[in-house]
Amino acid sequence: MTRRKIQIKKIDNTTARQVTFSKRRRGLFKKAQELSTLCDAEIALVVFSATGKLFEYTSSSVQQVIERHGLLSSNYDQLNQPSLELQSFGMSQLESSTSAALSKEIAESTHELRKLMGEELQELNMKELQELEKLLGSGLRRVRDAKGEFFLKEITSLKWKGSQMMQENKRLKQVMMANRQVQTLELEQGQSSEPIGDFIHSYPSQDHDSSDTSLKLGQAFPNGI
Amino acid sequence: MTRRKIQIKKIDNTTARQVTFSKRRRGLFKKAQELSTLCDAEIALVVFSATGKLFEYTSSSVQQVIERHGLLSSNYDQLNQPSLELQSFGMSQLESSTSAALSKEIAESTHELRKLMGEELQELNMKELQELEKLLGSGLRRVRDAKGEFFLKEITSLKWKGSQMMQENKRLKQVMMANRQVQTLELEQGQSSEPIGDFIHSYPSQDHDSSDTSLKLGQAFPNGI
DNA sequence: AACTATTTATAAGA
DNA sequence: TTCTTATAAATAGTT
Repeated sequence: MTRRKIQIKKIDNTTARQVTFSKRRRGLFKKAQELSTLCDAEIALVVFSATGKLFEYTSSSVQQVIERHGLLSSNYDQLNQPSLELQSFGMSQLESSTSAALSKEIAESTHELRKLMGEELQELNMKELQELEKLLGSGLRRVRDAKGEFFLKEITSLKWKGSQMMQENKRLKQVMMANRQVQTLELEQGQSSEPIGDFIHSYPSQDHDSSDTSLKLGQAFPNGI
Repeated sequence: MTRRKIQIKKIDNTTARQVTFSKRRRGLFKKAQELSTLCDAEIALVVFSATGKLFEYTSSSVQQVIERHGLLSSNYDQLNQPSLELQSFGMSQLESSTSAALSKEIAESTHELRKLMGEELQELNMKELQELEKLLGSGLRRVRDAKGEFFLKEITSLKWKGSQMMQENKRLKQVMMANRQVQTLELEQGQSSEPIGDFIHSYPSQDHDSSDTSLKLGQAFPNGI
């Protein structure tokens, strides 16, 4: 970039590379600091040399950042609060309490994750990186699993309710078929009967007591089906 | 630093400050990338604008480290794979592609989270703890939101399917009632008829084509109902 | 570490 | 926001 323009690729010569690292690192940190000052930005810059040496720059205090962005607290609150969608989806008393339990579980997982993060972050060196990664991974997985479990329970419940409806449907059809047999028999005997073809689709939907198509299982199946 | 030399202090004019932020941020990231490439250094750079917007750069080697330890990869895979339960639960073609899109979304969120983690994990000191919390928080929230959205779509789909079944049920019952009226009439006319009481529960469940109670809507409603 | 010829970054203006 | 351009700043090669 000066006596000659250079290609941006790894510098082969070790000495030259180290010199360049030193020069450019200083330049980079200076730029970071200037940007932070000029534009009131929060900057975190960490550089590891090829030999593992650490250089870092952080623009400002932690408290300001946390307060400004109100980070995990809102996250925490959100996890504690079952979503409105789920709350309004006709849950039985039992299911609601299950949700509460799961929310608590998730909150605890989150809390644990935060604790793990806090603990481990105090150590901070290359050797502990893997350990920290592991902890964060399992912490994340826990939160994810709890949340996923929550939804899966919903889905399982819906599947079961659906299967119950399917069975009732099937039974209804059987009854219908049985009746049709009777009527057909009667018809053969000369009795008049309302014709039944593709009975499922030949009858228009006529909902007199419900105008929307959303499923309200809680009221449709007060007994928990 | 050019048409005129400037003082390194907060720029008062908001517009000028934003322009400078934009320009210098790009320059800083470019320098970081060059240093990383030229000198084989690992670099993590995180910049928050005064308005809280996040900009980040992580040298690829950091991500390689993360990947090498297979940390989030399992997480990644799990998120990418719609659960078997969901896959087998009779999704229509349309729903499947929706799932694919959501999986992709989730994968991207996960990738972003991984990048954020990679960056922050290099920092490791008390001052950066809050920054990391913040990043993890938003990363988590993103993954969680995507995952939640995925499940919510499942649930919505199930609700709709359920409502369709409810309606069919209702229609069947109406037909039944109509038939019963006919038969009652016939009965009044002296015709014998199979008695129908609580027809839903008085007929035992007799599934001849399915021995388990799991719901298989795909085959039950091939048309997507 | 210092020097300096050049390249690069960028402040101001359009 | 993007471009232009004059000038400041950074820096590659050299000492």
